Amino acid sequence: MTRAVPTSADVARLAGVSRATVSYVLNNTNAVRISEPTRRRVHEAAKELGYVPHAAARSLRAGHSRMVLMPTPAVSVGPLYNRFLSELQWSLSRLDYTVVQYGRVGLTGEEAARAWAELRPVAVLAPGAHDLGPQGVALLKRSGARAVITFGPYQVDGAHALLMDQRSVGRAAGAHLLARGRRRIGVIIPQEPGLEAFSRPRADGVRESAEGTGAQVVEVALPYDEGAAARLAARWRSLGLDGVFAYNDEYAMLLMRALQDEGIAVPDGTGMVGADDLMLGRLLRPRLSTVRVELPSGQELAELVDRMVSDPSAEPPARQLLGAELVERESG
Amino acid sequence: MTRAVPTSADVARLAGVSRATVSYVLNNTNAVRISEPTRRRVHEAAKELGYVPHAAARSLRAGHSRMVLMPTPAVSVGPLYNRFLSELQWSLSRLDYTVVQYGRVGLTGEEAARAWAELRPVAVLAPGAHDLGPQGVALLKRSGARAVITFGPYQVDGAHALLMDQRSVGRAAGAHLLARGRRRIGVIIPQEPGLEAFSRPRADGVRESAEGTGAQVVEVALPYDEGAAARLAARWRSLGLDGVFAYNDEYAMLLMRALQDEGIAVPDGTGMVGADDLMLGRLLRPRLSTVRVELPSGQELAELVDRMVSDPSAEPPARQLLGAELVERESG
DNA sequence: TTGAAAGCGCTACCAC
DNA sequence: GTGGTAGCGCTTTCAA
Repeated sequence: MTRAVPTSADVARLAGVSRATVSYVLNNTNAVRISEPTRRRVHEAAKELGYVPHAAARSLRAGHSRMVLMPTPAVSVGPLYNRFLSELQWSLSRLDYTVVQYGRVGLTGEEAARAWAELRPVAVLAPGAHDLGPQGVALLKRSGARAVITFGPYQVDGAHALLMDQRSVGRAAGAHLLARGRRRIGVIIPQEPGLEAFSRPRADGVRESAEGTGAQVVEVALPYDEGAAARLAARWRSLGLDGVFAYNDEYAMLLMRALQDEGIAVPDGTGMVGADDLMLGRLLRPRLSTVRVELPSGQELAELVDRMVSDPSAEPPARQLLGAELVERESG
Repeated sequence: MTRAVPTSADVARLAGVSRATVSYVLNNTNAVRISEPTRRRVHEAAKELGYVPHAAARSLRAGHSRMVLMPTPAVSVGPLYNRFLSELQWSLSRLDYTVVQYGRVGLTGEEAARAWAELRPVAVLAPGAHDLGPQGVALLKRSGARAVITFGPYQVDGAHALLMDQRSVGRAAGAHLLARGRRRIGVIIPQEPGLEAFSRPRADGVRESAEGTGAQVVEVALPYDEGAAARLAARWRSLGLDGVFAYNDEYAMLLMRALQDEGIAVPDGTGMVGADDLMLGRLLRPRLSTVRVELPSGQELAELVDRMVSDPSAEPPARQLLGAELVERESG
């Protein structure tokens, strides 16, 4: 029952050839010509045994792999990011890389770098939140990673940074509310763990946009929970806010509903802007004004990875890649 | 600059010991006692070189890995599934498995099985949608996978099935609408690719619940798009439906909004039930009745994997693991 | 056109 | 306590 896993030696034996020949045939090595009958015998033997090459052995011998590693996101970051991810994976597959999401959550810094380095990936793509640090990046590179790419608001020494600064999202929202004459602007700060990496810079962006305008920016904590939203709505008037940036469209919906239940009109009482341009924003009444975020295309990123792998010395300059564009609807 | 990747031999050389000793020290092998000074020297050398063990070499030597492989979901399946996933990953990490999501999308059947088998995972967890087939499962097992677990509505020969039959979701929704006196029930079928695996069985479940009641069940296609929803709403009265199961809460929101804009009252004109019990359902007005889906706990599943890995001969019986409970609110 | 054999990095057995 | 060494499965020279 528990037959041993077939190896190329088993295939060779069954086909009556050497292991070298098996390797030549199965990899279509064109440096070597193998006669047609031999090829067929090898293929048949492989099929009969259900032979599957051993990736680890292969890359051990080759001295490198084509594995691109990224950590599994700890929290669900939303449909936008998911689309980006699957586009990226698709593009990388087309370039013959194996994309692998490493699924131990909560690793950071050098600890994370070590765990990933054990797999000897040829490239690592990591959100800045993992906070690899220069040492983590160095560790990965010393372990053979030819490309270490971080996405996030800041540059990490040694890594190629795709600057995706969430502050631009907050700036766009803030600028819009100010232009509509709002003078005292609330910024929703979700209380869910793992979201600070997004919410802090978004809030900072709102503050930046208000600098020198005399307008005030007030942070308002809000857990993603109906009761909390109702309590916030109950004391809303006492906050004296005339505008609010709701972190994203989901929190915006939560808050809008609570305000409306409390009899506070949007946008007349309080102007509201969400972010991420989800479908649900369009379905709200009033329709939600939002900040549309544009991620870089997965294909572009895949090509960048490929270029860096082929020639790691070529360090292209970091670019700001997070587009943030306000979509005005009815809520503010 | 491009120093070679340090190996245990390098560490041995620097510490002035043999490679065997390095291995003993770094793995804390308790069969062998190593003197304290030696241990220190080895650790220091490893640290100085930035040594990271080579997972592939190790598992090649060991003859097995502790990698649990699952495919990356092709479409975002929703926050519920994400929570389940990260709980599962966390639990498996605690049991010292390395969870890896294999990210080439769109592989199915034996093709997928082969690709995964190359990594020689000790366990594979795959949604039934990948449709491994008995041969795929056999291939994986022959390549050393001690546990092959599928989630999905049906059993695959040779694999351990976690039956997660989406029909129960449809049945719960259908039964509820019928109990409320609805006689002609629409079932929304999303047009997004990749969702059929969920939407078909959910629709089947509604039909099952209507069997023998004389009530009618009508499938209604709906792409996730505002315009399409508006067009559907415009011809809604002509469909003569008095109840609708909206596939899930998001489609329910889309449809509810379109119906309301068309002047069709919910639940008076049409009773509506969603599924997945998302926050947004609670925020709708009328509040959305929904089917709460209960996935198995990630921890339980992790323990099942561990048991199967330790003793693959023990085949526990397949169980129905998808709880579906109706949450009645206001929409139907 | 095919085969023999070295060696990738690691661990575990057996000697000393 | 420590070291020598075989061998996991594979590819790739070099020789025949």
